[in-house]
Amino acid sequence: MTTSDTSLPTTSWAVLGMLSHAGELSGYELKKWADWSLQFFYWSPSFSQIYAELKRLDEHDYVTSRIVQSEDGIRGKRMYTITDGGREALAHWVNHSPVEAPVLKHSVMLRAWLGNLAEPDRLRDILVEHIDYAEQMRRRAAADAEAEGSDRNPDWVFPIAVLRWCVRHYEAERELARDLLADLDQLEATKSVRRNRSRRSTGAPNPDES
Amino acid sequence: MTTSDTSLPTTSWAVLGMLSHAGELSGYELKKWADWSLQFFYWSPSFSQIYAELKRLDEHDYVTSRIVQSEDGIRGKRMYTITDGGREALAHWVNHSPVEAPVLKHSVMLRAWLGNLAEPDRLRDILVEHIDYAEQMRRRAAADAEAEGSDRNPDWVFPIAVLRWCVRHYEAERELARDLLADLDQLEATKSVRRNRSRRSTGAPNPDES
DNA sequence: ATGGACATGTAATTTGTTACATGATTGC
DNA sequence: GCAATCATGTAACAAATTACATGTCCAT
Repeated sequence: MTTSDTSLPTTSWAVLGMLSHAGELSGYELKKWADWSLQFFYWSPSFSQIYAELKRLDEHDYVTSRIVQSEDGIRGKRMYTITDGGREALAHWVNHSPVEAPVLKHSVMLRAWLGNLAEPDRLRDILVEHIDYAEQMRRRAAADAEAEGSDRNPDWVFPIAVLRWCVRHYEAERELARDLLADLDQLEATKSVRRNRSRRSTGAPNPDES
Repeated sequence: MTTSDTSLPTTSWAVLGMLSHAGELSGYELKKWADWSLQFFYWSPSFSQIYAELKRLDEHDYVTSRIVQSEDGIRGKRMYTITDGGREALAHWVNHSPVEAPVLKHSVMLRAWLGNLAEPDRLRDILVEHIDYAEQMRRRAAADAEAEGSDRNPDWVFPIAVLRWCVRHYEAERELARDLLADLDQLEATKSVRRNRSRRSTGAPNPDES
């Protein structure tokens, strides 16, 4: 298949990038792979989008596919491989496309930003949960880095370097959340000191406090 | 206006959140504000989406609007204000909606991940540019934190705490990029040492190297 | 008077998700 | 035999961007 109309969205390149690192993969495997490699620094597209991207990459001749039959039955499984043209196009994208600004949608911080509307312990809970999440991601990235680190294939040096970046990133994310939590606790402490002071100075409980 | 059909996307809450912090704002002003406050931790929607979100928030009675005329002409300018219902809905969202995982689309790291396809200095350039970007963002966040920090309004404590988080975040982003740059330089150094070693041991230049 | 910022929106398109349909294989 | 996982996709919808249209105000 061939169609003109150039320059794909970044997500397509991400999928093609996976195929450039791995060998022959099915859409399903690609999604699983995205969940444990891409996900650390680039979001993992849904199944349906992976299939859609593969279709588009095929139309551009950046990938080829063949249907693999299981020994016994007819359970077809379409396996994709990057073509030389695909590899070339990918290299061109890496080398020449303008780099988009990183996209961050941090819903935890969005909620913290609206903390004045939150019930007392809500932000605390959210941040504790987020610290957990960051630590889990860090551990997973570290495990992957170690697993791939044992491989001496020079093709892996960049993915491994990026995995190290990911480990540090989630470490920082964890620490940043801890710092914010400490800041908020500090704020709470200041508030109650002030409350106690005013209570002592008026000699009566503050009627503004429920 | 009133329509049922509950639970808006996060972006709607982000826009409503801005209105909860500021007073009366136009769509245009909202976009400008998003660019210098929201942008640090949540992406800034396009103009057209801001307008679309405002329409939707209006349909939910979460905002009201009025058209402000300039002294002389008819240049209408629609100004939006959050309603009590809007504030309540926003508080409910903060307190009770499940927190989505942070979304990160780091196109710089995506390119680094494909570094084996990049020309020698390309990654270097991308990373240096990214370090610049992170430093600029850090500076802007720090300036905002200082500007708002002078304000003693207790409504601002949470936005200011989040701004401090942003300052640290972009600081970390900068350092992480520097570390990765150092890692890659190290890799290059190792490679050329190996090259020189093999050259010396064979007593002739390596023909594999162009 | 002209270009740039202010200002508001619509239309077309793209990007991405969720829900659905379908069926095979594998382990218990 | 039955649930979970493997596997592939389509259809409907939602989210978001870009391009376009339109006009004002302000400084040079």
